[in-house]
Amino acid sequence: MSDSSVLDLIKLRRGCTYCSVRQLCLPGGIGAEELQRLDDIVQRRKPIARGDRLFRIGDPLNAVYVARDGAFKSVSISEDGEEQVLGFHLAGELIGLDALGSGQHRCEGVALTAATVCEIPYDELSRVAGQIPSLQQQLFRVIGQSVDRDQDHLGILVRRQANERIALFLHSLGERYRNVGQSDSQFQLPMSREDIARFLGLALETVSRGFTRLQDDGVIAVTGRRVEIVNAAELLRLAHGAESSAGDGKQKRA
Amino acid sequence: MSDSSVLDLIKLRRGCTYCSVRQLCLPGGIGAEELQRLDDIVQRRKPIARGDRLFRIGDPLNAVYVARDGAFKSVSISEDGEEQVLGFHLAGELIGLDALGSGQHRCEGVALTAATVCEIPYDELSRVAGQIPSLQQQLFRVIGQSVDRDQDHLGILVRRQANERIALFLHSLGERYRNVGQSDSQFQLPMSREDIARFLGLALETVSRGFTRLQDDGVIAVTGRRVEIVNAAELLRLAHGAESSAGDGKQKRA
DNA sequence: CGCGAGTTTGACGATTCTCAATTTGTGTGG
DNA sequence: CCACACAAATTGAGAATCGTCAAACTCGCG
Repeated sequence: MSDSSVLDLIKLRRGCTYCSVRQLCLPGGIGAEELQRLDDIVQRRKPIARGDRLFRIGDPLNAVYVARDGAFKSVSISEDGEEQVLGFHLAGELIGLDALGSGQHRCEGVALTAATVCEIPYDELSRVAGQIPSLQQQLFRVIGQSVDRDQDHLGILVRRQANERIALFLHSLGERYRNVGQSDSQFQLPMSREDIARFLGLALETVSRGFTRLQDDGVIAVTGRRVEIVNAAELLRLAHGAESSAGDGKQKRA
Repeated sequence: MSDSSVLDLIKLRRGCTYCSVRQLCLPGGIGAEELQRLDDIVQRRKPIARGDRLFRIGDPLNAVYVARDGAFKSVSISEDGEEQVLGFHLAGELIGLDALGSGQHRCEGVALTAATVCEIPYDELSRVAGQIPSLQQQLFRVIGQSVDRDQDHLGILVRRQANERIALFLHSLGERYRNVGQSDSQFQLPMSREDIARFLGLALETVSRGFTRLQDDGVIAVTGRRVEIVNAAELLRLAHGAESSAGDGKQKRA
């Protein structure tokens, strides 16, 4: 193998073309030629330390970010100083779209783990999107998917029973891990119980108790932040309002 | 006044240029020339009867809609058949953006009152937006504002106390009416108590009791769907976790 | 004027929040 | 590598809120 081919390979590996989250990200469904133009404006692979913020409330919309690996949360601070978790972001998901409406960020983008992100300057993205219809399409689609996740979140919050919310949360988290190519039945939670509580609109003790209950019923196995979904079907059933009677197959009436 | 000038006037009045919700809608901040191109693809002033649906779950994304007057709700149906209200839409607000992510509608757009809407075919909108940068910008902005409203909704749902949610709901509804040029302190609710309950994640009786309580405390005056906000400052205070002690000026500690 | 949907009100019980103590886990430094 | 300290998570007990069931009432519409 010659020196130049090695260099080519390295160059390629660094770009969107060889990115593992490509299908989920903006390049999805875009031709090779257009991909190059997008590639040119992307700041690739910025390393982020746990706890770092990509942006803060009030910051102007300079860029949107894509998580390559690691996990993030979007939090807003309510008038009484309480943190409220608006969403979690896994690999391939856009972060920072909350500033699209007003031009200023309404929440903070916080890294839950060490992570790497791609940074895409918004001005250039919007300019290039105007020139490449397929990119514009894809951009609308990705934004729409982010709206979908918000609506799923709403769907969780209107369920009134705490156990339903928790079951639904774990189930959808599993689905999202599956989407990024990881196991949907065994994963490490990147967020604390408190983060989960502020995401679900519950007290953190209630979340903890919910986990314990699900474990006692043999639906999941938890040790700290390590979660295994033992019985996915039952988990989904509980998420939709079936009462959990420790293993009996009680059906919820239609 | 000659015949032709009357016709011109009528023609103009029918288009975006003279629309009362123009500033809130897509034409906001767009030049006269570009406005004409947008105007050409807009199906104007379709009358909608109360209870009619602009689209249903599963429908392909054909068009987005703008309410000119009247009010709409977006509802999704959960697996157990329960309606859940994802949002309310007043004049100037886009309806149907929920299909951006998947190309299919995830919820139903239902008219709460008799209304008129403008229908904008999505294909053409996205094509024209690619050609007019200022329209593309505005489209991103309008979509972003819709995301903002979803996040405000989340902000309501994470507040655990029912009275906080109700106070916040009434307050933000007032703000939205002010935005469309109506009174922010006196308005008619276009939605039922049940709709509000399904929007806030509460039982309808709890909503009713909340209204009564706010009225007893002199914060609002309600008769059926007619609402008057008597003490907006107190309403906002209650929305952020202050206990309501029937009129005393008890301060919540910082 | 009467019917019915929509709304209000009441009583009771279940869920979950709050406060508090204990245990487990994580990371740091000797 | 182990011990220690601090943060995170679990567990318990009591109290308040809110959901459920049920009945009365009112407003709008035919």
